Amino acid sequence: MSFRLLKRAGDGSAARRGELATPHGTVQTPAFMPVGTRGSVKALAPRVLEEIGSQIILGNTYHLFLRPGLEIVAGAGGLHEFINWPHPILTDSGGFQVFSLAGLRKIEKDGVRFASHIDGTRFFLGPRESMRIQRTLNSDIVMAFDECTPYPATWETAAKSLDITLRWEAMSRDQELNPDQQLFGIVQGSVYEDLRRRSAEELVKIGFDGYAIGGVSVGEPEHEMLKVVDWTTPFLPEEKPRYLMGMGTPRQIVEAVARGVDMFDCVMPTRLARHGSAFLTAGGMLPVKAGRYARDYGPLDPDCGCYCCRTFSRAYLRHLMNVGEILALEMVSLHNVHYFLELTRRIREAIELDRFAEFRNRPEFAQP
RNA sequence: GGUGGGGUUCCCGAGUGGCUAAAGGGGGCAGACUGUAAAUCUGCUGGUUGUACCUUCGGUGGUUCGAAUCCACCCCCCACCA
Repeated sequence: MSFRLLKRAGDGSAARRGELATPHGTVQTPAFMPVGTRGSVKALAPRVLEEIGSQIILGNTYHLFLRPGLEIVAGAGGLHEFINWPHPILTDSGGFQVFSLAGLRKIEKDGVRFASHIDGTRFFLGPRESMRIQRTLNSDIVMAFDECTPYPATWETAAKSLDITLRWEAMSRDQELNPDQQLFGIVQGSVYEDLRRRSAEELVKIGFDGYAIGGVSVGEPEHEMLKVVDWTTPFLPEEKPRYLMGMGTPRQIVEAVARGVDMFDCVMPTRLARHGSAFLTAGGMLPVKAGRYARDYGPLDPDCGCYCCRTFSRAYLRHLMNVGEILALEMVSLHNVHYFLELTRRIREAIELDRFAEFRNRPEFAQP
């Protein structure tokens, strides 16, 4: 159960093809992982996710711990069984909620004291608790407990945050997991080169099954995000998978692959779909609700082969979106997630065919 | 034919003398969204280039320094009674 590096792009970039074996199947990388925070990729049934080529999805420790609670998931036999997704699952540790729920928590030595965003109930989540929860969920890939450092942060703040995270990650490593669960460490250090390097080197010393780059896509400009990747991947072992957390736009994904990243997750395709924006294969976004599509009987994305684009017109989807029909959310979500999965599939293909440099230069990935 | 209630900006609807270009919804338009407190949130929505002027509250004519708001007549709508 581990990562195999299959091929390097050999075009001067650090792009690579690999595969990550887990108890629930093998993930071809570079891979996009749809986000299913509360045990569901919003609006998409597992069967649909399979049809559009999802290899692995995310779940979230914080959210699943609060609802439905560990006992209920354990009663089903684990998260895979509970949500009926027999393929790989990666669970985030709750570290992102330390960032996103900043107003509802207090950081302490061994973890974080939260007030539930649902009813205010107090509870404690640290590396010990997060590992115990993720062990019960029995996800294939477990994320170490970290603090996603907010942006902007001064060097001093980022350094202090990194110290806490490194301590928590070492503690995470010391916890017992199920035999085939893999544990990924998370590099922090905000936008500071020395901190990122230190973070990567310290994590490698601890030794993880894979390495994530966290603390990105938290409001910083794109060039900062990519610089962080530039500063980090050189210090991560070649033979381990790299996961860029929370990113990104299609262009950002391509650029991160070029810098040696293997795995991605992002809420963007699902959230934007529910808010009425569709990704276009030719580049850019289509505002589904816009009045100019009222009588557009063509497909949502003429270059897309997904069920939504094969079946429905822009005029109909706009109508559904405007009247608030659930089908609109499902169809545009399907399309957007399909787009991201297809993007990573094309990246894998390009690397295999030694055409990644060419692919990367396509106009749809140009700087806007 | 009689009695009562109404006609407000794209729609619904508040407003009964100055602080009203007119509350609040809806709709429309635009924008945001990156390990999901998000099927969410923000802004605009009479006209012209302004904290300025013009047009606007069924119609016409009055009262008043000032009217969507008061008066007269007219036109339409609704309910009930004949």
